[in-house]
Amino acid sequence: MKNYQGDLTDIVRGSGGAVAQPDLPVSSWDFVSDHVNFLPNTNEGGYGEDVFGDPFCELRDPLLHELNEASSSYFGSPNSTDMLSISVDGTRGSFCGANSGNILAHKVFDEETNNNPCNIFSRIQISPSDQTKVPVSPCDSSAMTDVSSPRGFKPSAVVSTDMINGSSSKSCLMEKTGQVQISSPQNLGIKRRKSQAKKVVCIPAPAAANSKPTGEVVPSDLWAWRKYGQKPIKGSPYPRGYYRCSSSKGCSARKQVERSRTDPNMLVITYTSEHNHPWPTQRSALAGSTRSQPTKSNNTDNSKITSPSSQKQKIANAKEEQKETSNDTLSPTTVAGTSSTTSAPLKEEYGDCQKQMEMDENALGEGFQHSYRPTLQESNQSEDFFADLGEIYTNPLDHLFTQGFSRDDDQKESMTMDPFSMFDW
DNA sequence: CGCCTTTGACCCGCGC
DNA sequence: GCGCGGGTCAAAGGCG
Repeated sequence: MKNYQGDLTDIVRGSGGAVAQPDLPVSSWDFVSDHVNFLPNTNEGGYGEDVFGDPFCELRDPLLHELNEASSSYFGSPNSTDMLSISVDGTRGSFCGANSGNILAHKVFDEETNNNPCNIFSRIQISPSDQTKVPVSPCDSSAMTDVSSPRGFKPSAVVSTDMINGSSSKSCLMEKTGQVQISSPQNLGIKRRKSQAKKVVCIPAPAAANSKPTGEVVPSDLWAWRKYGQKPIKGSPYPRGYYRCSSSKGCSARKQVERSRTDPNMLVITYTSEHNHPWPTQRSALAGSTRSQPTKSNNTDNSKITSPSSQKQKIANAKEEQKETSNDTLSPTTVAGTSSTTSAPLKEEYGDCQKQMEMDENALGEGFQHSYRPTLQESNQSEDFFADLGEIYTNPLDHLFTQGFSRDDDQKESMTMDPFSMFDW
């Protein structure tokens, strides 16, 4: 199926990450609310997992803070914790810039509210149904409905299936109208397996930014996904890819990835079922999960910055990593247990990140470019930066866990040192 | 060799 | 009951 724009394969590699939580009750993510919540992570206690098994759901977006500051000039308010309220079908939702994740969403909301949204990446979370209004905070573990990234970067938005499958006019509404509309029960698409709990995430597609000729790229998660089907979707120019978790045999977790029909820049990921296995902490667990693309222009970057002493190993590791990173959007910390690989992949991902950012910048205009770039584009700085990261993160995952589960100033500090973690969904 | 993607066929739920 | 359309299966082939 190549008649479609973009290869969903590309999209999926990593698209899932935002959500994967094994241990939570299905019901927790199946219910609905038309509430859009962008609350800051207020869960002081610990990091809960959301239904899809995302232990990082409670993590704060590390880079967001920096981006926030960096881009404050553009967004007007450096205050990452500013709350933005928007009208959602008559209900009100709140956005928290600190945890926001979607530049697009953010953009829209920003425009809509004419306010200071806080962060480049806004997050929208909408429950699948509009019947019950349950405030759900992406950061609120109690809500358990939030979708977040293993890296602490939460998907830009969690939306009702309607946004995906509903009339085109409704898809990713927040992108267009600035309002989030709750889908009507009849909205289709994934109405099929009604018995299954579904979680829908709308994220900005890393799109053409890094990619393959056809392609798009998508952030990845720690779960290994195997594509088992792809179908053209009626009314949508884009096909929908079907993936199941391959991290563990017998895992029933599945996800569907498709582009928003209204905004190709947005990816809609629908998760169904839960992972029945622990979070994969070793890369090996993901072996084969993401096949490397033949190419990867960015690879050159790796060699450039890799120190001679470790270059060989890094190359090997990078090779391994490319599987993940080449298609994924940016996630240095994705590599668990491969400390030596950190810097190289980081660089690569850094490139990807830049690309994505550039893409996003284009969407936002000059203002953002100017405000944001300086933080990432100083090559010299970045090299040192990543070199440091290589030493810092012996095991990115461990780091995340430790960081993630102990919220203190140190954590925040460390987290901010891993600016790209937010891109690893 | 194992795992992946691709892709046509088949299955099944839903609306008419 | 029929047709449509979404979701899954499974064979074939590719890649590391």
